[in-house]
Amino acid sequence: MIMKTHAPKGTYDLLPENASRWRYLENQIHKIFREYGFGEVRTPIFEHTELFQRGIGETTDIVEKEMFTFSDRGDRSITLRPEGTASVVRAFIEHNLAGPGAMAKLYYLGPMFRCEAPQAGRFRQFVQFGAETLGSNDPRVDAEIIALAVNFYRRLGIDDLDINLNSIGCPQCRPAYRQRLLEHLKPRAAQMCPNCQRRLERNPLRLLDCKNTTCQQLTVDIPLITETLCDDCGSHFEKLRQLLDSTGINYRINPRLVRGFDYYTKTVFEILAGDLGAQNALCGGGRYDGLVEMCGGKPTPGIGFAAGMERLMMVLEARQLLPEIDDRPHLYLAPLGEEAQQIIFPLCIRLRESGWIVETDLQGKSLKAQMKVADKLGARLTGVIGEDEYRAGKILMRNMETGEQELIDLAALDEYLEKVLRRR
RNA sequence: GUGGGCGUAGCUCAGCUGGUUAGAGUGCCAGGUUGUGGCCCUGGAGGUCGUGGGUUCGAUCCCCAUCGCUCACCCCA
Repeated sequence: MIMKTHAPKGTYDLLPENASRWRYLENQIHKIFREYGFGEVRTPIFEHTELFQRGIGETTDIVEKEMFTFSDRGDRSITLRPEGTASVVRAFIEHNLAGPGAMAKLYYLGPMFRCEAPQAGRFRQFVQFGAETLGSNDPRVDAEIIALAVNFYRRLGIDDLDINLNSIGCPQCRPAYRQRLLEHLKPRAAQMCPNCQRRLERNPLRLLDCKNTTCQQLTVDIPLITETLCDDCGSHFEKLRQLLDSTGINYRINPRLVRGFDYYTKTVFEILAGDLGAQNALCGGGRYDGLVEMCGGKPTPGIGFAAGMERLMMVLEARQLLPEIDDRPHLYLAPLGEEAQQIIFPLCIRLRESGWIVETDLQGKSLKAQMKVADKLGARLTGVIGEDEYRAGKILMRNMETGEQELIDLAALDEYLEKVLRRR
């Protein structure tokens, strides 16, 4: 039996260099959610399978074939979460956050799991962040969520966002639209791609965003959902558009935008970035006024979005929008010999405790080799203690940039560091 | 699930129509001053050529299978 020495398909290791970039992004995420008044929730990474079956929809691709599902020892069916909304809604119901007139603004950030074929920007374990606003059907809530997402990407320097907006109606008006759509499309079924033929009965709305060119041509003259919304949905959509206009967000109405989960009502949106390749959606979301009730809570309107971290990272990398993160040591301490090591080890620990980034040799390397390491690490200063310095109670400080050296009293080291360095 | 591309050193890749001990760059280690980095020079370590089979006097190279990675379809963040 040979150990497998590679991470499972569709997973990856984040190594120190990249992990610090992730930390930067995570900080930006926490920051904007705080500013917009969202509180963080951390739900379990696995849930009862039933939650996703009911929440996301039995007939969605995710539930049908992409979930990591297994039985625990008590023979309960457990599933690694494939998305975040269902868990947040579950927690919202479980902790009774839906008091009369109460609203909850929640966000999450963490790994999700879907067992699909990995490719660029798509993994089996991937990180999503997202937000959910529960308890208000006011279009201002929709606009707030969209503005938050848009401004987040803008802040990071992505300024050519393609913001797609649509309304897919509600249980009042969608069935009628669905019917009209069927009437138009059924006679043309023979010309459709096999996929769309299958979808025709089950979810005809999905035909609208088929990428097959002949399918697209078949639907050029179909009635648009935005023209058949009921009064409630229509005015909701109209108000949302006014609100977005008032905040200077330049979206575009895309009547073909439909989404993969069953729970959406009214508003749906997607934010795309051009240079992402096939997986070009940075985030997507929408309103789900029936979901809380479907999951066993009191009827509560809600809206949210989910965003992919890996994809965002790809865009930021490609456009060089990630800041240089300076983790270089302020000081490298180079001991020569046993006695110097005994001085330097506690010194190193003490200086770190006062806020300096300090590195030292732990292998007993030669001075030459230690200088090399200090250089490679990018240390600003290197402090050498050999036999001479040890006897004299001194330390030889070398400026790695200029090469200048000066011998100072060990007792005056703190003062010296304060003078020539600045903490990061 | 379907289709394309690719598996040679830690990393990025050469390896001409199959021919001796498989190479380069980079990284790593050591040396070129007795206690001093970057540039330069020298040396060294490191490879079951993804795996298994086949063809052949002989396979990293050709054929088959298999595994892995990757891109795309589908779907999605």
